[in-house]
Amino acid sequence: MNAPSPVMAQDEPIELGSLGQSIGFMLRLAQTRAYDQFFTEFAETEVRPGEFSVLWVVSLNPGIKQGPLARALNIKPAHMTKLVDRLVRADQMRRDIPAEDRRSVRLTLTDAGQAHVDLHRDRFHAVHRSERIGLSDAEVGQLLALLAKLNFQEDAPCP
Amino acid sequence: MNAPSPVMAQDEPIELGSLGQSIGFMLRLAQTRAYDQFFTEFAETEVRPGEFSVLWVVSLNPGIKQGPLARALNIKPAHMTKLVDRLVRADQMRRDIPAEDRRSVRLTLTDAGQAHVDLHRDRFHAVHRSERIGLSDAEVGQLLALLAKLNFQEDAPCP
DNA sequence: AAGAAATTGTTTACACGGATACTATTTCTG
DNA sequence: CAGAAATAGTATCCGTGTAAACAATTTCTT
Repeated sequence: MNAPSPVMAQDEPIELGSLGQSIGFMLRLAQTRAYDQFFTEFAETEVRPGEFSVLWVVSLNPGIKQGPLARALNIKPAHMTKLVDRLVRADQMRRDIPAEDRRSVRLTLTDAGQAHVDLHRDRFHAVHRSERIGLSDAEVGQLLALLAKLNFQEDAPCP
Repeated sequence: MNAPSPVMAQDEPIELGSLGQSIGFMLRLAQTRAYDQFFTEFAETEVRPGEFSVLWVVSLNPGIKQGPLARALNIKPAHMTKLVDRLVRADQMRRDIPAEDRRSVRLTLTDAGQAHVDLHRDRFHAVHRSERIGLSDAEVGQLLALLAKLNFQEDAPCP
């Protein structure tokens, strides 16, 4: 079986072939949709998803090092440097170079940064809720479990 | 319940708070992982996911118009123009302006373009398979169904 | 202890993709 | 039918994110 799967009401139907069963492709569609929901919710503000998630995680892990933060959020180090630069310039976080290892950088929120997180916490949770629209609680749980299964498996064999 | 959820073996555990239950965040992680798998599989080639999926869909829908193609793949029209430009310059596809509506553009693969798709078909399917590693067939089905449920719901109320 | 190797983060140079405004064509309205 | 509105695609400019090379520091090896 596996009947041909056209897509999208409106327009004449379009054949996607195996692309319609591709997890990667379906993830991309869902993810850009989630981004749109973020921007809708934060429309009046200047807040961007990357920046806010950095502030969020630093708020929960004060003094975290830049490397682990980058890995947790799946942001490349080079980009993390720029994000942190911007947030430091905006007086929302501080870089501290610890004496115990002077290569590394430890991050902490300023009072203004923490206030910013507090100010937008509700909006942030509203985004999370709107991402779930159309799914039952059980389905949300299933989806999160499946995504976690994909995300937290070791796929890099060490040679 | 809902115990604090740290993340990622290696490093000391990092607290993500509600971000760990965010569908958008988990989708982003999963999606970048899928991209990595694509680039691993297509390592020796110059093939990019966006380009290839365009060729793929045009191959299955010869004469498709640029707009519907862009909507099906969730690519913005401005970007689609650039993608198509590049593929036309590489002699992989043709633009035809139909007499019936001279605003629109109909796309077809050249022989070289079709040969390119044929050449990489197996690799493309290998990517789809490797995206599923760690999931049972039943779980793959569940995940695809849940993603489809998210992707194909109308969320734009018409005023 | 001295030099090699690994780790941590930054710099630079560039690719990808989006927003906006514009052009050309078609369709709608009076 | 003439002008207004809608539609299809394109050009320009900009923000985001990456790769590769680099600099600083620490750790490993002899």
